[in-house]
Amino acid sequence: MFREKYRQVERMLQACTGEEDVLLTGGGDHADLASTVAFKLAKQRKKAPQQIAADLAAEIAALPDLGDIRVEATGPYLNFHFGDAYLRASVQRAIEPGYGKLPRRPERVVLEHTSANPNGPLHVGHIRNTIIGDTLARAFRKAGYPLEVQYYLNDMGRQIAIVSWGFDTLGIERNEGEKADHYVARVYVAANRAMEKDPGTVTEIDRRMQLVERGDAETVQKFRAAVSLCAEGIKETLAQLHGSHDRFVWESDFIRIGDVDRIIDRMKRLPQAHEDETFWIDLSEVGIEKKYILRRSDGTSVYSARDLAYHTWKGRNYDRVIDILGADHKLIGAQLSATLPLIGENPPEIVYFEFVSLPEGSMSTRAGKFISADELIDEVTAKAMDEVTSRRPELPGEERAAIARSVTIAAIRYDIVKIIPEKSTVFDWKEALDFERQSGPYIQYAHARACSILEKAGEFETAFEYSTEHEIALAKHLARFPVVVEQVVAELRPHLLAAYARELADLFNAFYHYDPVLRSEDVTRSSRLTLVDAVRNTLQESLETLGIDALRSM
RNA sequence: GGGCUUGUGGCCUAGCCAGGACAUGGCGUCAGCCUCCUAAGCUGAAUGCCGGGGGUUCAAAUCCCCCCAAGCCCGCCA
Repeated sequence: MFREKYRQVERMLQACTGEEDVLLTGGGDHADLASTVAFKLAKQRKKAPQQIAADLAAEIAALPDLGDIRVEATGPYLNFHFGDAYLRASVQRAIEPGYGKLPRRPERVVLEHTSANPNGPLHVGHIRNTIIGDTLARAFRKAGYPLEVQYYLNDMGRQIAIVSWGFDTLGIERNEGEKADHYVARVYVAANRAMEKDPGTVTEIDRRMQLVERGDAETVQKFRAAVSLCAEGIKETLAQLHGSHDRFVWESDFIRIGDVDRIIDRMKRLPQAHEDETFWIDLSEVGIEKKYILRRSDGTSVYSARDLAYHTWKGRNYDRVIDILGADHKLIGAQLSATLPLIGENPPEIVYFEFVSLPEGSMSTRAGKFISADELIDEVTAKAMDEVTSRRPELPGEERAAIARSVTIAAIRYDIVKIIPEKSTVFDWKEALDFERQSGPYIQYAHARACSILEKAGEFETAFEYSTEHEIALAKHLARFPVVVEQVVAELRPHLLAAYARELADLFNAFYHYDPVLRSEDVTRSSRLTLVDAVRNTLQESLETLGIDALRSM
């Protein structure tokens, strides 16, 4: 609804000014839309911007297709206000099930996220990747795109060689009830310590990596067993976070099916290719001075070569290829993106996110210095359970536990997705355990309140008459939801959705406080109930897109 | 040393790409609101030279240049 009005105002302004760009912005407190085009015209028309704005306002006010839009000049600014018909239509659309779903798109999208090395559990840094990626995935589906979500599973890296060696030589048993990925991490940390004491083991690690590259069945099997075990635990954590993947892509498959060899053969014909003891690409012509090494002197392929094969495959099978990567991948991401076009393949769109560190410094799986996602979930769940128990002591334990689990995921996902990815953050327990404003549970709470009102109201006729400040602000905000979904997928910025949902909850809470629903009468009552239903529906759709449960009661 | 990213009240944070009307919101502090639809809520108050310095513009948190600080990267690791 907002988009239609925006287009209409834009067309009218373009017609009246002859300008292509009419400098439309959100009007903030002043208007629903505003234009500063008068400043731009002041020079060419040699008149004061105030005068131009006044003239334009008069001209537009006389247009026949203005509808319920009101236009006025406030100094040099042209302000547009939307009227009753807009409010009515906005609320009407927002009560439809599935509100915000955009028309079906033909472009097939593949989105890769998380893809953490399977040598230990996901930690609080990895889940920033998961949550940004999964929220984007949900937004793409909401925006009508056919989508596949992938996890690129490294089953042939050095870390995995170390784990497999650890399993074979250290004899570490899995503890009772120990989660698979935590067990793998314990073996990995122990193996690293053992290697530090006896540097001779490095040779054995190198030997295993060569065997895997050659496809030695026994070694491949050992690697895969270790990776599968760890992935089992990682999948459990992902499921708890409401993150999901359609496909796990095994890195070694690109060697096994010959894609890596084919890529390197194609690369050899490039003028930028160099073959001495290693095989590498010279990217200095695009400003990357670093050698992009694809094959080692011992003949084995480097990660970069497998990555090229993987992205070539994705580029051929999908129209948009999106990767979510940590900021530490910026250089190799740039190398990958610069190299693919050289062989006529499409580079991916990459969303980088900066690091999450601990107050005492950066995290390290190898050193065993990290807060695992599982530990975070456990701590937050315990706090959530306390909260639920103190607020709703009458509920059965089972139900309280279910609410606590939902609140936990809401708190964790929202805390992470609300921050722009470019900002590095320091993990803070106090913030993680805060369920007040600007939190996921705060938005869930607004939704539960709306549900509670509707439940008490029973049957009612829909009506759309709005006059109070809070009703109008709410109706106008509802209209923007589809635009936000569109913007999130266009700009790959999921935090916009987090901000939108919080603003909607803020507006609803103010409305809830000032405008009684159940105690009002006649058309006011039914109009407000209709508005509450529209808010309930839009919050539910927003929360779902954020991967958060829209609880009916909490 | 080079590259990328960030720097917004005591703390956290949006706005910056597409420059415009009093810079968004939260935490914390202080003062209020539960005979009234769930107080995970609402209201009010105090707190800002938008890292620093130049420039462009009628107009700069936003664009350009320089500087400072922090994080990350600069492996025949992944």
